[in-house]
Amino acid sequence: MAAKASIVDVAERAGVSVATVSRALRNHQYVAEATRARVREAAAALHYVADANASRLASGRSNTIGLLAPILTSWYTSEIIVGVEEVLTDVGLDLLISTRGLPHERNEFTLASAFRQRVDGVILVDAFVYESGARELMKAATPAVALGEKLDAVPSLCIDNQLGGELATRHLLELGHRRIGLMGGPSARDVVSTVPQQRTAGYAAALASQRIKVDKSLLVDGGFTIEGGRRSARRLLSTPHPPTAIFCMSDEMAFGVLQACRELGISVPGEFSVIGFDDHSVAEAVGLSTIQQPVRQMGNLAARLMADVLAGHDPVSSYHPQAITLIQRWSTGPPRRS
Amino acid sequence: MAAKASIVDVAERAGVSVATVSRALRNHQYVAEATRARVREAAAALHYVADANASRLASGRSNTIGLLAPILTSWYTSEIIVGVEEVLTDVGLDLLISTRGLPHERNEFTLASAFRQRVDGVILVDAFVYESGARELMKAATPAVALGEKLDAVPSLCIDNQLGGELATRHLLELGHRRIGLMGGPSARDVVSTVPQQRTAGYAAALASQRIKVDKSLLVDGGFTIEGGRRSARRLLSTPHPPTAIFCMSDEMAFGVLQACRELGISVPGEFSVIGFDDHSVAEAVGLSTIQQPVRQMGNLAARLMADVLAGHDPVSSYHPQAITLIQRWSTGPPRRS
DNA sequence: CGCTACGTTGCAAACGCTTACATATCGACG
DNA sequence: CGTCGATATGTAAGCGTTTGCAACGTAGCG
Repeated sequence: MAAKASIVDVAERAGVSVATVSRALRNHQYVAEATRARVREAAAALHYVADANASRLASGRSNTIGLLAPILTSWYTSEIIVGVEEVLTDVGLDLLISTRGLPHERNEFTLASAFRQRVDGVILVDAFVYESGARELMKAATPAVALGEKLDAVPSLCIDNQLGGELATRHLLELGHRRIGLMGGPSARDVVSTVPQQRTAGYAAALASQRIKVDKSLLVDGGFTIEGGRRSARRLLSTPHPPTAIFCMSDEMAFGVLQACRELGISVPGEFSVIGFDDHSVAEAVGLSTIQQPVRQMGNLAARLMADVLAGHDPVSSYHPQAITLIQRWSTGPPRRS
Repeated sequence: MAAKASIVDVAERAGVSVATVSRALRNHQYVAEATRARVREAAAALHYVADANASRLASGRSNTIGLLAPILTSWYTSEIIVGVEEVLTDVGLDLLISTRGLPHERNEFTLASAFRQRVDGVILVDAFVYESGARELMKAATPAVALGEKLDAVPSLCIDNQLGGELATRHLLELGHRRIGLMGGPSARDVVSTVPQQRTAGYAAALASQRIKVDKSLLVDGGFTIEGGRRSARRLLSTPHPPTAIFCMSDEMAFGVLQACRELGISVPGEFSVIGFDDHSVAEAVGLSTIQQPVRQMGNLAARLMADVLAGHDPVSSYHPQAITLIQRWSTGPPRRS
């Protein structure tokens, strides 16, 4: 077996120069078919695989794309990663994941430096925190795609969050609810996002269409976690005049709300309705009504977009709105007639 | 601003040779403190960050560790990735994730080639499929750690699966159940694992302690997915003589079972008890009793182990059993007296 | 005062590949 | 037939680090 074969070995075995080997293996033009075949054969025989680092150094291209996310533990982020990985694997690119570069962890410069020279492109998840970092990337001419939040500087992949808020709230209104809670809050890790604002705007708009005023006491913070949702729900539900339904900006918070209801002995949807956002993989199993957004596909798309850009195709367009759908399950129903 | 500074620029600015810069920045010994300070300063001023590829090529070390998993979409895998990332970020290593190298996708050689020369170590998740691949890695002297399954060839991090099966089953027995189903099956993507076998052994052992014989008709396959669990449960529950409880080898399948029960109008735990395995993040919210295994920590540990090995410390030991705990929630209770 | 030993630096050779440029071959065309 | 264009291959100059080895003080020692 011996040591790993290098390009020189292959060249020798095939009886050509290393340059030809390099070209043949990478499907360059101007290589005779016969030669290419011979090279391939030699490479296979030697179990030759080009050293990624050497080729990166020489070519300046890394064949790796970076993924920056504020937090990894949410279903949303995991799902995106999976989506991205799926297509990256197909096109032969590597994925480098990082949570570094967040402003509150180090200074923003880190964003660029974390990935400096190691990635050909960057996918920014919930990229809001990176607006300035994104500009920086642009200056460095590093292709980037934003996912979840719309950035001015880069092609963005996201949904119409206001519409989402509206759909969910309208669904509750149509069921007859009039006193509807809203659970959102700052994202995990204290990042400031415009997404909650947009969904809130949708919520407000829906209420307005029924001439209902927003009651600030019904707006609570669930921190976008299960436990946060549970806690806030317990508080809200033990209020003197609680809502009859709630719209949670993430399914995870909705799960927490459901848990709280069970703990408090409140039946869902009999006494209280809950609708989430995302269509988490467990949502169906627990019967949670929700606003579905195609997270996995968004990951796919982002990756495909990057791959295209790297392959030299022009960025198709800079804004890619994604479809969302209301999914009604068991957690929402008409309010109890009082 | 301008182009990225190279080590030469730093050397010039600090008035030393590039060799010294390299050494100073990597905290080598034999660099005068004064010099080191000067170099650091120069580097900072120029926003210098060593080119990862160049240094990899020159040093032969990549500062990257690879993670190989059969499937990315399960909660289990995601959680491991998060756990691994957490510590890798701290120690400054990169993570490269891959699902390539599975025997059924390409030949096994791919395992090594996928990561060839690009990673300093590999973490094998549910590594059973890689037994031969693992040997190969060993031969290549690539440090590896197995997670989930015990491999002979490499340090392994796993739980006592038989014990897990026993705990779960015994819990059901103690509640009074006598006719207990078991849901497992091949892992996703048709890989063959010994884990289900071990848990099954535990299940059988627990039953045996009560002189109950294993009824093969109660052993079903849920494919380790929610939907698979749901389908199998529907089938099993509409059987003439269904069990009064079931032990699912993953929480995800248990969620599916819970869903099936809701759909069929079977109350849990009143008419049917369900216990899962993992302690999925949503398990608490839905009140699922389960066997908790510290997945995240296992990820942490695996990463720490790798980091240690790479830093030259000897592999502590080759087998690291992890603690598991029975967590009783709402989904299990005594059988309905008949 | 000459040596040795050690801490500190610089020199220059890899590392394994990519690619601009030069060279060679071969038909076709005027 | 000579020339040109297109195709095919080789030559060699990098790419930005790391690191073995040599060189250079400087201080301690006999």
